[in-house]
Amino acid sequence: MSNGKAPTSHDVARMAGVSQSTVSLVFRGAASGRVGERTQHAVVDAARRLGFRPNADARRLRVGGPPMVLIAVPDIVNPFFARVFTGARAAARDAGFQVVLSVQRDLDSVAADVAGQRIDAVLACSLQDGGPPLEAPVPAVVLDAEPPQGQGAVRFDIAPALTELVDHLHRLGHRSIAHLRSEVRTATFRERSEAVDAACAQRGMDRVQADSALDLDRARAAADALLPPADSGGRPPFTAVVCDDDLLSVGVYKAAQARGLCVPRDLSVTGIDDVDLATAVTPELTTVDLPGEELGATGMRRLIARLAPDGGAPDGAGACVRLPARLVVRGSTAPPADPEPRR
Amino acid sequence: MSNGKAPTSHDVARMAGVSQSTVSLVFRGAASGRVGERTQHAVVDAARRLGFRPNADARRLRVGGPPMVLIAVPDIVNPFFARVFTGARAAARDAGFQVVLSVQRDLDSVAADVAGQRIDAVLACSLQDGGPPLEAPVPAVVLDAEPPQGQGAVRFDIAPALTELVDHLHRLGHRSIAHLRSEVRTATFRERSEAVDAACAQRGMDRVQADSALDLDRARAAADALLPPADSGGRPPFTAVVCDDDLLSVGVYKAAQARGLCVPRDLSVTGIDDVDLATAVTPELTTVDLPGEELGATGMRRLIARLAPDGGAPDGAGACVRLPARLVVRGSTAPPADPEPRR
DNA sequence: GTGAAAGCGCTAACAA
DNA sequence: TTGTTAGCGCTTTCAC
Repeated sequence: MSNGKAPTSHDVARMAGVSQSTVSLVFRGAASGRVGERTQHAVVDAARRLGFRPNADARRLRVGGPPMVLIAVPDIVNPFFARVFTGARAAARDAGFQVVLSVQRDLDSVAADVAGQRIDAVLACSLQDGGPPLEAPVPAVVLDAEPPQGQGAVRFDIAPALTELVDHLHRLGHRSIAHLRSEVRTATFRERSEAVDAACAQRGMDRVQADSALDLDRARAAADALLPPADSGGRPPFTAVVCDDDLLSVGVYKAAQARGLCVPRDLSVTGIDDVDLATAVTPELTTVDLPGEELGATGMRRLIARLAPDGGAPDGAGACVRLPARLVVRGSTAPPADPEPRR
Repeated sequence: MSNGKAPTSHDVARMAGVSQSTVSLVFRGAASGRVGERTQHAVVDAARRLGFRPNADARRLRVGGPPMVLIAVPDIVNPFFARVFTGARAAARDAGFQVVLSVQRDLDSVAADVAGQRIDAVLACSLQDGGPPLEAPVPAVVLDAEPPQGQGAVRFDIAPALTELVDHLHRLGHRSIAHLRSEVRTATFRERSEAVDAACAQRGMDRVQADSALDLDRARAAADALLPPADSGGRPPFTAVVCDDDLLSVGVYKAAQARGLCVPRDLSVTGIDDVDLATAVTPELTTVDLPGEELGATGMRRLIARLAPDGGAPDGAGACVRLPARLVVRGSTAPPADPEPRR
């Protein structure tokens, strides 16, 4: 049927008995008033019969087209990253930029993912660690991560909120807590760890740690290991669990429930993120709101500003902006049932 | 600083004192053994000083590059669509295809979203309704929707699972149920409605309906309207609520809770999707598992088969495949406390 | 109203 | 080891 090659505007022109430039005119919609009715019909008809589709690459080589920015996130099923993407995409669209998404944990895969694509800038969220995103000299902004050498970064100012969180627990009477952490040790999680540690130390609170993957089942398993065995009937050596992520908190809920421990009466639990899950569970989760859309949008706007003819560079383009995180107190925290002041 | 135009390989060649093709050699990595050490350095150096980046459009015009398929979903924050995307992307990658994502509800926006991009095929999920995706003659497969004129479609075979679900409730003793539906009336939701109605009718069960947006707060509001006022202390005229989506079920949980109604003792609740939320809540949700990744992957494979030189077309390319949906019984369904057999 | 011709920036023979 | 040359398919003046 076909000889293997896609039909070009030349083929259409030949078939319609017109010149190639006429075909071009018709297909860009610039034909009205310049190309006769009959001719247009002939062209359209020939194109349909040939199955002609204008070659987008050739067109873009000629006219350019809007700049493209790559958004890289480690996991699009995670609602947090989905929100970051959504915010970033909206900001890009407002500025007339096109967006391409890459879902990869490491930068090499990102590079492979977009091989041969035109990429004018990169917005990378929560990358595994440091390193300039792509070795190519493309302007980049990283989100929720250490700013790599002179590139811009946007992150959350999470320490104050965590301090506030620990303080909230302290005021309720908690003196000994567990910190269920993400096992992936990116910059943001190291920061959370430090903030919790510092706040606990400052208030003379005990603190144990455990790590888990950000996954419901594994969080549940980690919490199981942290709490005393179900049949022992024993109380845990802490009265509250601070979790690095809402998902982890739900794992703690599950494990507590299995032991007949009641949240928040027997155990206070907190999360970080404030995704849908946080208000879906009972009791609703006390958590730290991390505005993902805003993170994405702010990062994208900075990136775009940097791309602009000028104006972006002067004021610290490599600087690091911090977005406020906000403590949201809900029902999962309460005074400990047995306020034995340890130590 | 710059004269406004991006530097080309010619500029680099001139600066390095070599020919343009040498620059090309160096930048495609084909230089080893063909270009001298010194020359390579000169080229790389000049390129860096000029800020040269190879023009991806020109390159692709020349060499082609892998085909691109557009994946369109209405909402990437919704974990279900995120899973569909993930499955589709994996299948595409396996076949060496590149993927571009568009998050839009209607097809015109999708078209605008990818304007000027090279798109060789389209995979559209849960589109608002019918109509061929993009008027351009691009091969397309739709997911979870009515197959538009001779295009392929992949959807769930949801009716049997819903029948089973209603039967499950009937066997528990429920005779009167509420159906909380999605207010968006796409093909899949019409289908769910019909399946529930048919199953109820067949078993002589009463059934009331209410509609809601797929959103936690609005679901809660819809459920509030469905249940008797909180202060009336009255029992609802139904003993179970069948929801079109897990999110809606959580709304019902919340509304029930606010009235002191206990799930499942006072009210059985079911969902559809089986997202994380379903096992996060207490009691865990009886729901119908819709394997999103598989939907995406299957659709993508069909699309790719169609794109192949041949082989795809012969066996019903326009046919509609159905993926099995599976009832998952968990703790949110139980015999009604007060099994007064109405009617 | 339509056609001829000159590129866009790059790759890939082929020559030297 | 390097340079020359001929396009990829399209847009876009500028003639006719």
